[in-house]
Amino acid sequence: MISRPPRPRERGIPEATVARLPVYLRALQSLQDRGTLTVSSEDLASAAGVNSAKLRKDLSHLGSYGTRGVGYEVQYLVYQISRELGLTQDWAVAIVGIGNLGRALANYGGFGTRGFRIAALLDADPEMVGQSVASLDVRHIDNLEDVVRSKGVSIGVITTPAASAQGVATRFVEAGVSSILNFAPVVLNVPDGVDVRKVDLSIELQILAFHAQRRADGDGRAAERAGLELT
Amino acid sequence: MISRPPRPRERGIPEATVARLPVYLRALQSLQDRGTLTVSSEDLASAAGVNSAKLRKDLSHLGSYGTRGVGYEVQYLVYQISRELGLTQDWAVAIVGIGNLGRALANYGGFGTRGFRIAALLDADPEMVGQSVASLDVRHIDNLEDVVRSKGVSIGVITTPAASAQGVATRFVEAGVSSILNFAPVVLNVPDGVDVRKVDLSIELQILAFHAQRRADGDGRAAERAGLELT
DNA sequence: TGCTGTGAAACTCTTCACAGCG
DNA sequence: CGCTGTGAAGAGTTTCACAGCA
Repeated sequence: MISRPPRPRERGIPEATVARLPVYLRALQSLQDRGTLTVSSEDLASAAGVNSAKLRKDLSHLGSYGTRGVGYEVQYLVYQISRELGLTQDWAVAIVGIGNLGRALANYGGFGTRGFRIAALLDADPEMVGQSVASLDVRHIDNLEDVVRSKGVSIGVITTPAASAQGVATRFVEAGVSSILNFAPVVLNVPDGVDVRKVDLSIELQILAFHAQRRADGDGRAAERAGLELT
Repeated sequence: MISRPPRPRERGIPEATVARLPVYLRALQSLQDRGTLTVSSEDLASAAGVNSAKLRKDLSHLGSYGTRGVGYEVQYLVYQISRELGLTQDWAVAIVGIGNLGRALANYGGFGTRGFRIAALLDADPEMVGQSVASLDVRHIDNLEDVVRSKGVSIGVITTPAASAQGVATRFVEAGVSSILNFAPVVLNVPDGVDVRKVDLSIELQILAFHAQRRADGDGRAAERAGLELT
């Protein structure tokens, strides 16, 4: 168990775990900035807003990186998680649709604290083309294929209006991009093997409204029970 | 067990279902716009990007709103889902942090096609205060409590830098807001009974990078297996 | 002794497959 | 006959509780 190199790990980290690794990473980086050297699962879990058993099980999927009786070495764990997430290489990202949201993303400095590089900004509006946003010239969307090839773009971000999103996605896919982050409120159709993640602002609000309404409904009948919810 | 009205349903719709209702709603509204009167679970499911058994089970939590042999009446289902999500009332939303992202949200017209009203924009920067964004005057954050009270804000949106987010959240909570949508990359600490949802752009990118890396790793060893993944 | 790593139990969510209604 | 609604099986996730190493 000693002379092995860092160990790429067996393959097969649960999705739920993958989704939390970035949160742990952020918490660890903040500890690192504060000069903390080691951290227990209890403390790291509370910084990340999860319970400690979950955190330990999550980390156990990466390997045995903790020390019993002590905790985890912050620096080392930052490196292991970064590597696992693929942040030790850097990914070229193209953003299509330079409205307020596209601009917000382009300017979002610490893009996950390294690992990502905005390689191009594209828009369909001639007014927009040529403008400089976050030190990049906005180019016309007709250049999408060129840009993907020449800059080695592997992640496409779509911040266009809903009506244009599917077209852009298709062009990304045909140009060879197989990771897409979609902010447009539509379901994208892509071939197998292409990974689409969706961020939808209005869906999040609707989920909040659902819970808010439920709380309000309960208040009518159970106002004085003041939040006891044992069943 | 028979003479009951349409039935508000027992209470207890699974979280996973709640998260998909907005997607169904959007698909239904788009069918409605096209003048479609009824839709089968198969067709609606494919418009929403899920499988039909899941869709039927999800809808069954709301009640028996379909007709066997026919499908679902679009109009009626739109209404039922809207009601369940609490979109038949309208929710006053305050946005704190009027940078690019805050502006993008403020201008995001069809905020879930009704149900939400942007009631106030707040910022800490004196330069920003007084400017008009999306037909609203940006006010100074010192007015947060006033605004929450006077406009009846029940959902707070945080688009500030990370360092300010916790402070804003605390003020929201103390002012009586118990639903928060957080875009700042920090874990917020709030008392029980307050519902926080997080949208994190860089986390989404990191998850994409993880999968992209995995695909790339596999390619080295299994390029010619061309995507067969039976194990 | 103090903490990690992990079986096993509990729970949640998805998918299958079909009974039964319109 | 076609499609919904749903039991039951299966997969994935969380939590518990503790064995065992530093």
